[in-house]
This record gives sequence, C-alpha cells and structure tokens, in this order.
Amino acid sequence: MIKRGEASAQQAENAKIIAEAGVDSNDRAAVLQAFLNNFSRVVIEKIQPLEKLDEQRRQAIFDAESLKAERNTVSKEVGRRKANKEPADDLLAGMKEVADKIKELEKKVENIDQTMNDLLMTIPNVPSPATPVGHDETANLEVHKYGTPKDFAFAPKDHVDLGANLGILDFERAGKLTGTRFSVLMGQGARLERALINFMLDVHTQKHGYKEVLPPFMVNSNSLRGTGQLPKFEQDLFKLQGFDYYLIPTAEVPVTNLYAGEILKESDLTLSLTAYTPCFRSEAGSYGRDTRGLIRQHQFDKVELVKFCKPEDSYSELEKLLSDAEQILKLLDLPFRTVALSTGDLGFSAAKTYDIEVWLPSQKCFREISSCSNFEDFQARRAQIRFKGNDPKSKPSLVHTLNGSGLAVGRTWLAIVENYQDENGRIFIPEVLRPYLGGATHIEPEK
RNA sequence: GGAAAGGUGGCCGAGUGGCUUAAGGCGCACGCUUGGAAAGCGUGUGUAGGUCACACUACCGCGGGUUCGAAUCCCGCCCUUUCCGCCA
Repeated sequence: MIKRGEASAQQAENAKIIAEAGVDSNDRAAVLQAFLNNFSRVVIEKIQPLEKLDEQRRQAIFDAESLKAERNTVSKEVGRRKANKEPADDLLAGMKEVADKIKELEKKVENIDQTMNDLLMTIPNVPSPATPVGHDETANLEVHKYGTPKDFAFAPKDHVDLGANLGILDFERAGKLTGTRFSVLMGQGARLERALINFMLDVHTQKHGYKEVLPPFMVNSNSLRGTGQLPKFEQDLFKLQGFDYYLIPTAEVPVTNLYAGEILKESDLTLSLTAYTPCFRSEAGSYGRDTRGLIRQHQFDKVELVKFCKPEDSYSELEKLLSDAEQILKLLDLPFRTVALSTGDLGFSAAKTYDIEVWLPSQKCFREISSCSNFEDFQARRAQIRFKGNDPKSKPSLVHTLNGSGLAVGRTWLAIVENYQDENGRIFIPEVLRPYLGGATHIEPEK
C-alpha cells in the first residue's frame, strides 16, 4: 500500500485468477499453470485483436489522407479560378461526397482508436528480465539487509499504545472528525512528523541532488492515466464530486506528469525531483487488514523521489534511487531489509520494483516503508514525456521514469516510536532528528 | 461568481474564408567575409504519421459545427491577464 495505489487491486486480480481456475492456492504448480492460462487468454483476447485493428486503422487513415489530398488540390484550384472570376462548378460537383466520405473514414479511425486504446490501457507493463519470476510475494528476493532488530528487555508496546500514553496520537477523535483509517497527531507527535518531512527533504536536496517540488494535491484524470492509475484502478482513488479531480494517491502522479507532453533536453537528464505530499487512498478491498494503527490510513504523508532519465541509464538510476531511500533509514538507524519484487507481486506499471521493509518490534516482522520502481518507458509513453539530443535532426524518444518513496513518513514515524521506546514508554529521538525537534532527546508524557 | 481582453512556431508578432506553402523580426545552426571577432550577406531552422527517399496528411489553446475549402465564421469548453466581488 505504500506500494502504488494499484497494488491491492493487482493482488485482488491475482486472487481472482486463482479462484476462477479453481486451484488450491498452495499448489504452486497449479497456480503457475493458472497464471500461464490467464496469460494465454490475455494474448488471445487482447493482443490478437490489436493486430487486426491496427491494420484496419492504417488502411482507413491511408484512404482518408488520399481523399484529403484530392480535396486540397481541388479546393486550391477552386480558389485560383474564383480569384480569376472563372467558373468552378464542374470542380465543386461531387466534392460534398468526398467531404462526407472523409468524415466517415475519420469516424472509423476514431472508433478503432478508442477500441485499441481501451485494450492497450489495461495491459500492464512487461517485467524487466532482472525481475525475479514467481507467482506472489513469497518469490521476492532479499537483496540488502541493514541493522539488527533490538533485543528488548521488556515487552515492547506498539505505537498505538505508546502514542496514546504519550498523548501524541489520537484515533478516536480522528474517527469523530472524519472516520476510520484517519488519525490526529498532537504535540511532539505532530512535530515529529514535520521533523521527518523536513529531514528527508533536506537529505535528498542537499546530499542526493534532488530538486524540491511542491505540486497540487489534486490532479485530473488525464494525469492519472499518464502514470497508470487509471483507467484500471479507479476504485483505489478518492474522486471529488462534480469535478474531474482526484486526490493524489502519491506524489508520483503530479510530479511525473509535470513534463507530460513535453520534450526535454538530453542535457537536462537525469532529472531528479523530490516532493512532500499527503497521499489519499481509498484502500478498497483491504477491509479488515491493518485496521489497528497508522500502517494503513486513507491519508498519509510521503516524501517521494522521481527521476526522468535516458533509457540506458534507468537501471543504474534505480540502484541510486533505492540507495537514496535506504540512506534515510540508515541515518535514522532503523533496521530494514530490501527485497526485489517477483513478477507476481509487481505492480501494473512497473518493470522492476524494490520494496524497502522496516523492522516493527510490535509485529516482529518487516513492513514495507518504501517502494522503488523503474517504469522504463511505460509511463513516458502514456504521458508522452520525451527527450531530444542537441543534434536538431535527432528524433525525440521516450524517457524512462522512476520513482520511490523516500520515505513513507507515517510508517517512519511509527517505526521510530516502536524501535526507540524504553521501558517507561518514552521515545528516544535519533540524533539526526534532534535539530528538527528543538534539540529534544526524548518524547515523554507532557506534564 | 460577474465583466472585459486575450491564447498563432524556441521567443516576439502579422494574419476577418482561397498564391498562407503561417508574412516580418529575434534567437539558433551552417556557410561567405575576417588575422580573430562583431557587423553584414546567404542558406537553413517545429511536431507527428507516412516513404528507401520524395510525395502526401494532420497540428495556429481544446472539442464540435458551417463550407468544395477555416488560423480566419458559428457553438461549447479550458487556460491567461485586468477590473469587480469573495477569500487565505
């Protein structure tokens, strides 16, 4: 769920494929076969019709253009004759039908475009060869590990209890104000959130070379199509009534779409941007999961990293972006591991994704705190983001886009609260954050 | 929300139905000139589809319409600027 908005829908779809095949989800071979069958079905139902449609489309465009060429020639001659006060009735005869025929052909092209687009927009990106193959998250590959989970001499509390005792986290009042899956931060809790945002932005802008962006928190449907959330994952989004506006599920959407429809200069690449935004997700289909605490909220803060680069650079840039995100956890000295997602766990738009997972003492497991992906040219094609070399004769080509959380602030907040608690319920502040908290070394109950 | 004026190539800017194939200028690139530069002169200078390459087609904010023919006329929408109202 820090995973992009579509992830839950993707998982639901995987579950549906398994259910429809009627196989035991623990039977690996049967599940794999079910996915292969589904893949064949997708090829037959979606890819094959595209070939025929493409052919029809080309023919219709060719016919229409031939007629247009004729029309232009005739119209020009009409203009010439009228200027000379010569009659042109013989030329005008039949041209009305040509115009109608052109309109008809254009309508046909439009219909084919619509049909093709509807199909194409629902086809996910092709996983990179570097993505491990597997049918779900159990096939994910651990690639990095940092730190050692602390051995508490007492039973560690979770952040809900710690936050309530310290008076810094309130779910009940958030429920009153809005509803479930919302929270209120108070006092040092609110300040810790703000400190984390500033800390992350400062590290990325000052140490990692990103340019800071503060985008709109609402975007139109076109932007969401560009990054791949629409049309397939509308149910994951909050839509504003009476507007073609949606609350952003991640800063990825406004920041990646900054350059939609534009041609960037090759010398400006790699372009690295970072943005703090709140993120809004409906979490449809995740009922009953992570209902306690800050893990899964309808609104959470995130600092996002986004890169636009040349195709040949995108995989080295992904490694850099990942290490930039990991650096935040290292500076905060929070134990984590990084996994490469398998093909079965990969989101709709990504070619390769790393998840960074932070250690949570209360759950005694690693939980996702960042997701870093290379989309190759998938988003660039949808959003038409291109670049061009200095040679004026060179044709524009699609950039590669990447993004990753750097990090999910809410989950970082709770990771700090849980990992840095002491037996008295106080929270130790990591040294790098102290300047952002007025030099405080601990969060303790207010007198 | 109300009123008015606008939206044309990388930029400025002309263009009220047909030699517009978007004038002219700036900028940029190349060439001539020069000891070198500037100035001057000349040539070129958007995107996409299409083609071996041409031809050809589309694009003057977006979408419709009228017409043989639309940057130009009509309708709707979006955005910008200014004024008023409201507001932070």
